[in-house]
Amino acid sequence: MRPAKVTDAQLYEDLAGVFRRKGYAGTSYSDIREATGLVKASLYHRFPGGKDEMVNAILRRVDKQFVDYVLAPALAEGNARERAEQVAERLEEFYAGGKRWCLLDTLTLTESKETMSHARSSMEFWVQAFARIGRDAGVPRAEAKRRAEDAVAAIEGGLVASRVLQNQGPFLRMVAGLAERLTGN
Amino acid sequence: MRPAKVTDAQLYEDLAGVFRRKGYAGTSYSDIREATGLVKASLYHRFPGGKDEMVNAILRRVDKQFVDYVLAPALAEGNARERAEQVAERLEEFYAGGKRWCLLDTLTLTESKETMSHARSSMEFWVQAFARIGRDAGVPRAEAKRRAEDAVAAIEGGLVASRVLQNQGPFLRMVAGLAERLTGN
DNA sequence: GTCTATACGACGATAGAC
DNA sequence: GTCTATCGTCGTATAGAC
Repeated sequence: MRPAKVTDAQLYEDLAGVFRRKGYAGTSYSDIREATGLVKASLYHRFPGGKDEMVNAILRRVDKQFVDYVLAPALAEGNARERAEQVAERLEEFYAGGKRWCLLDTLTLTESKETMSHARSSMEFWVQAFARIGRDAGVPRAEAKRRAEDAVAAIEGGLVASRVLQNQGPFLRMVAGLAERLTGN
Repeated sequence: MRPAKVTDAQLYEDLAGVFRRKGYAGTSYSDIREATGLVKASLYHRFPGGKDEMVNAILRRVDKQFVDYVLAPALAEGNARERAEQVAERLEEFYAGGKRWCLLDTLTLTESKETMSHARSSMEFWVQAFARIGRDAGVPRAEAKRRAEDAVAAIEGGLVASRVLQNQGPFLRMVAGLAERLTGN
């Protein structure tokens, strides 16, 4: 078999980039060609299921990166507040300071059960990770869960507001307030 | 000229509904036909510019409803806290308790300058209206502006989280906390 | 104002050569 | 693994009858 023109890592990165910006329906094979350098037929070779399969693969991969890197401090041991601050730092980096949208937002304008259910699982895991920080900081279980959901919503909302207002402020402030929101009294 | 099969009000409502759920690229003429009962050619008669023109018309109309109804208390006179509570009530109604997405989110996965600039203006006006409540409650100008942006982001984030988690809780809590966020110490 | 009919291009998808 | 070529379908858009 021929050497791949584009490595898996690079391909997934490019695919995630274009679907993040344009959403599922808004991303055509021309767009994907521009983003990856591969023509349709080559993409069908790697993803026989077409765009659906690409999106599922992207979600799996980005989800793993998010958990393994951004959420890692939340799942580790140690001082809750410090862990929260570290997650906040990594969130800012992951979303490029608010210039990169969230796939869980841009890919859920769909009726695909598979995509919706994957997105939901991902966000639920995210919430659980945040809730763990709260509990470790002494926040009662139910309250920690609520705060975690609100914190995730705040991040997502910061991204939407920053996109629409074309101003990174909202997202950056949401990130800056994360630790206090999760662990404060 | 023939009587319209569908009134303007009904047509706009249906169009807004389908674009809200599916976004710009995800909305086909078949979808629109299903939603409105009008075939493509009839739609082109009312909107010679096609989907672009529909979206712009929808944004103008929904924006007006939002300002005239939801934001009205924010722009009125009277007790700031009470006005904030009233806006919160209307927000909950407007977004159907979190079951209806926001056009400013679902339509901004586009490269259309016109749509983006309209969405931006709408959200900026929304922020200004919220900031007015804060100032009327004695919050310093810059702080009121910041709180207003964060409140708008919180609402948008609540909608995204509620959509992805399939749970209205996040949106409803964001609405419930609005008045305190805008006017509290 | 709404419809049927029609043209065209773009898109998703596949076959087969290298 | 990647490409060119090709096919059918669907979204976009218009013409013309009622």
